[in-house]
Amino acid sequence: MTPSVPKYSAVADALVDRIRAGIYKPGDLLDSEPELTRQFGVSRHTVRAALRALYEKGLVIGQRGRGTVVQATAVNPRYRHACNSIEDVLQYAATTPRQVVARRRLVVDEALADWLGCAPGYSWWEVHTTRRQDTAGPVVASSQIWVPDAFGDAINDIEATDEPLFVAIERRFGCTFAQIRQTLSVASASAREATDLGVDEGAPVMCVERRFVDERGGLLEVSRSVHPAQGFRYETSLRRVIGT
Amino acid sequence: MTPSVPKYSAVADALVDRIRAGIYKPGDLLDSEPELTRQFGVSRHTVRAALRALYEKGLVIGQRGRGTVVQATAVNPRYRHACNSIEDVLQYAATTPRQVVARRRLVVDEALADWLGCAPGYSWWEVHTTRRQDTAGPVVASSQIWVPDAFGDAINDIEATDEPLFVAIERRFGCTFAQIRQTLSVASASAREATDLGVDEGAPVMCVERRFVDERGGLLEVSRSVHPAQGFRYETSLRRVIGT
DNA sequence: TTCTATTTGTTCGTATGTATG
DNA sequence: ACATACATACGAACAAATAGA
Repeated sequence: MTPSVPKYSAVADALVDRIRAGIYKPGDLLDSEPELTRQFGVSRHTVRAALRALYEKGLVIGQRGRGTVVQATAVNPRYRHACNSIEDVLQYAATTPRQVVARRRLVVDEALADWLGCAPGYSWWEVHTTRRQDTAGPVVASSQIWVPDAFGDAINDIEATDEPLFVAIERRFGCTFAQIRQTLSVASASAREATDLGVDEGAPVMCVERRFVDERGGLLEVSRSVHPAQGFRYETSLRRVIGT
Repeated sequence: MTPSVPKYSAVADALVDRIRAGIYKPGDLLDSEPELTRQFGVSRHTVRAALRALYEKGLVIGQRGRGTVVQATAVNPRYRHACNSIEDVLQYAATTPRQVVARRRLVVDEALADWLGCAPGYSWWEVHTTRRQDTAGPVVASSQIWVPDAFGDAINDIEATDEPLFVAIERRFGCTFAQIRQTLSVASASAREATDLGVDEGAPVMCVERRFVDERGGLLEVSRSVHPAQGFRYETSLRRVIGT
């Protein structure tokens, strides 16, 4: 009966397809909102919701009095790591085979609790994984992941798949991550990380720390991934916020 | 009469103030949308536009059937570089004194044109600047900036101020940057960069490349900034995209 | 230059769907 | 089962900016 995907989302997908197909090219004007209203048989409100979705992807920018301008063609992920939403993290994970190297349970002490941003004294799991560019390729990421004790069962689920741990947690425990706080920095490879990545100990690496937060603001997972300096690029797009 | 700022923007500012003042704390529920409608005397549509602005800043997340949950208090910029919008770049620039080291005009050859993403054969300006943590502090950024020949006059404007070049270009030429495409990577310091930052040549640095694009999709400025690996952190927040 | 038509941005109203407690 | 809350979707009107006659 009621479609599982909202109308505005379907319209947005259709427009993304058109851009990807080259029907609209960067610099072109999209069809006007009244025109799209006719084409898709939806209200202007719905068309605008769809255009906002494209705007948030960095694909278009609206200009009053002129039209909606295509800014970029759809993202074309290569070795780069294009990142504007949680879905982009999923996309990256889906294309890089992962291996679970080790796991252990520990009680969070003061120092770790402070760094994780949780209360000390509780039992958490610490998982060590690596990701390769492809099945036989070089290691492109060495990660440590921490999750509360209760989520330990989800770790079993990811042994055989490449999906991120947080996806397994969502499926098994029915909770939903709504936000990821991310910090990028340059770090020196630890002995273990150096071994994983095949670089010298102390070599520069790109370090990505992520804190996964649910809708209630609760901390549900923390990860620290290091990538070899060579070849790792993190791409993002900023927009002006005045006048959504 | 006609307010220069839209109503939804004023409401959004008021809500950010409340969060910053601690009236709502992380994990708290905001007042409901009908309640906010009464408080501000605007329609629910306007309230929702304001809440969307807060959502896009990563401050709140809506949950149907429950309410709108505060996710974080307003960004508290320190030495870190919190970056979710062009305004955050401005904020960063406003707090770090800048010095113009050198400038020259050159004709873009094939290789540079390919890297910049423009057509070869045209004349561009290349500017070399540094930024310090504070007036007497260490250099925290060494930048090269390229702009088309026509914008050369704007370079004079920034000799005496700390504002980014693109702000001077906007003011003087009346054009507007609508989007910045950003790439972060780990690089090795060149001789000049090493001198600027006070590190060894070849030392690891965080490299931030930015391409400034106007509403029409035209490339108006390219910059490449390197930051010392020690102490540079780039923070951002990812959210789940609804629908899709 | 002035005027007009077009286009996006903002704001109101109303109704229904869906998830939560 | 019920009320509450946010999400989606329809309609309408005016404002502001642009482009072209």
